[in-house]
Amino acid sequence: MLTATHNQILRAIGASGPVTRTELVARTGLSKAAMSGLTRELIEAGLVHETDTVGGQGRPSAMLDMRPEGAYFIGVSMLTDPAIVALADLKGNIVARLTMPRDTDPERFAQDLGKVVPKLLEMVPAAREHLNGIGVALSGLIDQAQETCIESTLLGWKDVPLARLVHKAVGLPTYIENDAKALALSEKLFGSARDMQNFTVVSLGDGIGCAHFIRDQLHRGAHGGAGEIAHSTIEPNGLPCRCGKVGCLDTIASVYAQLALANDQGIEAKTLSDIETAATRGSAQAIALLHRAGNALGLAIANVIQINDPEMVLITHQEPAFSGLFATVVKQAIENNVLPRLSGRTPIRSQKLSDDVWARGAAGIATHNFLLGFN
Amino acid sequence: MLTATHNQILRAIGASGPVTRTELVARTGLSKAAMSGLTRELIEAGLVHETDTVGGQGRPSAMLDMRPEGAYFIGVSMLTDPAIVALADLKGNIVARLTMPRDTDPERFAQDLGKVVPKLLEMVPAAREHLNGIGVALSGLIDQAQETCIESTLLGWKDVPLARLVHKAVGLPTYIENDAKALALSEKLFGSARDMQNFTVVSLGDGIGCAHFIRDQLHRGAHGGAGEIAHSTIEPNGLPCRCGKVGCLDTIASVYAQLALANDQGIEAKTLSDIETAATRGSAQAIALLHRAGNALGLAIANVIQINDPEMVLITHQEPAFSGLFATVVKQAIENNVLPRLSGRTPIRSQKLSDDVWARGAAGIATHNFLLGFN
DNA sequence: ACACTAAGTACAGTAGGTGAACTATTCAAG
DNA sequence: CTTGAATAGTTCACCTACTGTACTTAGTGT
Repeated sequence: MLTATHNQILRAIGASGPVTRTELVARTGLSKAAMSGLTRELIEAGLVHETDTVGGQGRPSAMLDMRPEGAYFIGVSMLTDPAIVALADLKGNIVARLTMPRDTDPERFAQDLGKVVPKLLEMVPAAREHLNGIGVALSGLIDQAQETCIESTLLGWKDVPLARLVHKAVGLPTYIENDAKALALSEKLFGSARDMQNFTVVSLGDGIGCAHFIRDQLHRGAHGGAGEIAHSTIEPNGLPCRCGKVGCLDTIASVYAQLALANDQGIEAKTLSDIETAATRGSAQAIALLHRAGNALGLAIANVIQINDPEMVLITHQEPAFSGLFATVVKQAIENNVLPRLSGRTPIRSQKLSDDVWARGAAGIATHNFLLGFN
Repeated sequence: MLTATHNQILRAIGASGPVTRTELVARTGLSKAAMSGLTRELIEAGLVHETDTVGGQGRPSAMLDMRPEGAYFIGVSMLTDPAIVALADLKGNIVARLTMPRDTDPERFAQDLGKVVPKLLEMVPAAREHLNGIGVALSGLIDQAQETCIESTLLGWKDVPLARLVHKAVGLPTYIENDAKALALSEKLFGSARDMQNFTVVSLGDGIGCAHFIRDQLHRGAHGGAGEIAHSTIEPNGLPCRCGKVGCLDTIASVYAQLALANDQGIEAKTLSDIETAATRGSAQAIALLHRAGNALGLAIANVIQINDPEMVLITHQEPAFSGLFATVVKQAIENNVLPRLSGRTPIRSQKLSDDVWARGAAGIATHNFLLGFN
């Protein structure tokens, strides 16, 4: 069994890639003696291994890193139909994946999952005895305990205790999480925000999601609603939104909205690139549309920066690259709407979402809880 | 000397008013045995005392509470000229206060403070041996270490290591903090947010300030800029702001801006109440102005709620009451701009600022660090 | 070959907790 | 008024997880 200190060390290794014991001593504030014993135990448990030795003067130091095969987690993405069920190792590599129908009846879905998981384990038998948890990512509001879906418009759920149902069917520690928050977790654990304590992820897709890491933990908010920028008001007299309000960011800048607006104006577009192409060819409507959308997203991100002052903002996107007019306008709008003395100090990064990101993020929910010692 | 556990218990007592040992056991997760010994030590140290005993069936329980005379802190408010220097006890009562010129030369100010502090202590001699720290509240950006003022427009400062200077002159642990954050601290330690882990304070005064408590700690942000909603863009094509941007909340809804806008339009107003009175008498301009300001502030607060989903938002004000047209519009605007499924779930409270609040908040900076064990 | 440097380990000692049995102080029933 | 049940708080032996110090290990520089 792992103690809180074991977990602390695991998190430090996870955050700082391969590290020496001496570096871990500095980071955690533990003594060399304690570190020696605790790392040995982690190595014996198969969670950590020495990858390399680097030498300067004196005895060379051994680099410690997570051992991928040390623990496995199952990630379920309910963002698509069919849902994706993936088996990920401790470093977030997806070693097996299956799909299953996204039954919106929670009981049946949990039952189905109970049948799919064994199939997944057959594909990687070694994972069976190191399986440590299961995470489910879905769109909607999730409670603090990561147990109940308070509300999901997409799935038509209200107060569904999905984690309990899945736990009963699969028999593993189960945690559920909002999609944007799962994505942030994935970036924190495996991606470009590994060594950051405070950052924000904005996911640009059919909808717009957003999640914050604050002091090394996901910030859920009092009702699981932290990060719901998709429905912050950008145009006080704008278009009605399916949420019931008016002028939400979602009605202007989501990929879905942009495409709908484009097609309304006679620009044939199936992806954002199509609108960009039209703009490059001189379509005034396309240019105006991209400006409007970019300004909206930029303003919303500027608000996040002003309110939370993160170390970094990561914009994730589906298109091959975050470039072109839209990206330029977004960045410009952020710059223009952030306090001059703060602007430019907050790096804005962008990253294409790979196909596996959601499933990896879902597995990351379980990984995160494992590293926090919740099991 | 206090251990981390002592401090944890002190914080729990501070947050939950008079509490029984048994309740503390439940809150902290410590054993009865540990609690027994640790509370005795806190009582012996004079930091805690038994106030009352309440009985049901069984042995009556003793209520533990902070002992005001157990520790004293000095709070310096640089928000006014002259600056206010106050001596506060562990419960935030101000037991002595003096004023001193607000010299904007940091060295000289620290020197002056070095002379004022002994005078303050003469007024309450008992405080001398229990003095535990000094906090300075000022408007501007403060670094994470609460040591350096990164920038203050009001004082004309840039990268001023004020805490070091004051520490040298006064010889006490010194922390500096932004005014809005000090106010939030004051509410957390002594006010209406004692038992909350996540809340936001919005201070409406000549300027507009804002600060967040997240997971029981002040959220400063990567550059000390968390909460700077005064300069979030509300009207993309609005008035120029002294910050260099355009359409900032500050140019519409701060008391200063409202009064300036009113007088520009021929409404003679020295306080917000004067504008309210004009509105009551049917002045279309006054009504429009209050609507505009209220909508702006409401939208900004709605953004905070959507982004951080706090347990509560506290609006502090200078006027005798937060009522009238402006308050109504603010509340309505919050309601209108927050996701319907979240709105109404976030209590909006308001509170009049007393005269001592800033000095108490400044002292609270030191109290907070004392309770965190930083000294 | 030798000193020097830095990484990592062994081991006794210790601080800060736990669990179980105890005492203290009340209410309620007979 | 006694007795028992209920709850609060204390005592004490024990244990765990850490620290400090002295050591070993494994390289570099001369």
